[in-house]
This record gives sequence, C-alpha cells and structure tokens, in this order.
Amino acid sequence: MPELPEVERLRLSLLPHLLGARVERVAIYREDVCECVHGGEVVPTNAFALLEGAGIESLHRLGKHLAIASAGGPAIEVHLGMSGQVLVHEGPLPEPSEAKATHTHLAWTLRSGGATRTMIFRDPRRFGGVWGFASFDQLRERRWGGLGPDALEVTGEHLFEQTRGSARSIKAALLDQSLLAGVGNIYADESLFAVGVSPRRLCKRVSREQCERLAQAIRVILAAAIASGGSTLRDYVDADGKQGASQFAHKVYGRSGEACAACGGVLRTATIAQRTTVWCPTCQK
DNA sequence: AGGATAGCCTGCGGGC
DNA sequence: TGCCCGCAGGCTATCC
Repeated sequence: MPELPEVERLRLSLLPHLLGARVERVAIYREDVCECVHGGEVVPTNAFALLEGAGIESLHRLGKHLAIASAGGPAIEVHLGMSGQVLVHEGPLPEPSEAKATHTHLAWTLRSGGATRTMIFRDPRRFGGVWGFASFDQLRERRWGGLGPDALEVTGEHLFEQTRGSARSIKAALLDQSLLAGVGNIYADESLFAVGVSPRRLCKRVSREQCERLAQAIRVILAAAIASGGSTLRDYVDADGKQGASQFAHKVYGRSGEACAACGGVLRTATIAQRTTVWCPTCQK
C-alpha cells in the first residue's frame, strides 16, 4: 500500500534508469487506466501524450503522486493507487497475453546510452492510473492544484489553521490529500501514536501545540520510512523489484491485539474515517 | 459547504 | 482440498 515514502523510493530508484533516456515506444494494453489531456481537453489515450518520442529530463513527486517529465514537452503522472507498480527490466515489451496475465497496462521502451530497457506500469486492482499531459506545467495545474503541501514539509501552523474548528476526526483530516499530500492509513496511525493523540479526537479539540508536534512526527516518521526503504506489507516494490523493510518499524499499524510498545496495554482497532484504525487507548487521548 | 458514504477492483486468508 | 466470503485501501462521485 504505497504512501509517500514508497513513492519517493520509487522515484529515487527510477532516476538512474530514466534521466536522459529517450522513449522509443509506448505500448498501451489497457486504455482505461490512462487519461490524456491536451489543451485543457481530455483527448483519446495516445502514445505521444504518454511520452513516446520524448527525452526524459526530470522526476517529481507531490504526496503520493509521481511525475515523469520531458524537457519542455509532455509529462506523465503515475499514481499507484493500492497495488500499482512501476518496474524497469532488460527484456523486451511484453506480449499482450503476458501483459494481460500480469495486469501490465502500459510499457515504455527506453533507450539510454547504448542500452535498451523496458519500463512497465502494472496494477492488478486498478485503483491507480497514468495521466498524460502536453507539459509538466499542465500536469501540475490540472492534477496537483488541489493537493495540500507535501507531508514531508508540512508545518504545525498549516495543520492547525486547516483543522481548527472542524467537526471531523483528526484521522479523517490527516487522510485528506487536499489538506496535506502523502499521508495514508499507515502513517496517519503511526503519527497519531507518536504524539499520543487519539484518532477519534475531533480537529477542534486538537491544540496548536499538538498540531506542531503532529506535523513534526509526520515529517520525522516519513523521512525515516524513506531512509529505511519504504514500508510494505504486500504489494510494494521499487523499480528494481526490491521490497521495503520499514514494516518492522510500525508501532501500531497491523498490530491490533498486540502489546503497545510504550505501555504494554492491548492495542485496539476500530473503523474510524472509514479506515481500519489501530491505536493505544491508554497512550492516545 | 463540510462531512459522510458508496463504489471501483483483485488477491488473499480464514473458516467451514 | 476447495470454495466462499470478507477485507484491504486511495480516490472520485454522490448524497445529506
């Protein structure tokens, strides 16, 4: 379940394969995981909008969203959703039958120096997708305009200003990508545990000082997760197929019924903000 | 208008 | 052993 740290790890692992590479060909196996936009209009899915013929200049990330941009030309956004993966390998483009069997929806032939590689986007559950734009500016405006600041750089002041007086739970707010971009179910629970705030607590009952500590916990926990390779319970791998390791560092996520690392009490679980939530009723108020 | 809810989709694991 | 059902989850559309 990719969140910000997994997407950043993916970005870093893609850099050596993509920077300076030219896209020779794009194979589209499933059009309906793509959306292409040109001149503000949604246009039929096409290889050029998905970088065919372009030279790749930069990779960007905002929250859980990854962008691959050419110099002054097209740019694509990849969103991994629940089960999306981007992988680079040495082999040729997959045959349609193989693509179907592996839920591979798109593939790019990359030419870099003398080497030819294949990048694929696969996503069994298809909650993710790929968006093509005529420029990175258009991508940013159209796809990223509604997102809050990147969670790696969120401030307590921003959290407080955006949540003060709100009647929803702090957990719901942390999951709201328009408030801050990149926190999902795992790191929402981990961050709340780190600062001793119950996921059920209403935003209007979260103080400025608590927002300050929460913002710092979010930044520190996400940075640590990036440093340790991104978390994964099942689906996540980077561009080279390597799994992350930071699931071992989760203090509450996936540990319902286990002992709290801080007080030894039993971690409990409930559905909060439509998400399975785990917290320590003793440590988190 | 803010906040809650349904639905999308497949794979996996528990229970029988 | 094999089948069925429930759950996992980010995001959008829709409802209240």
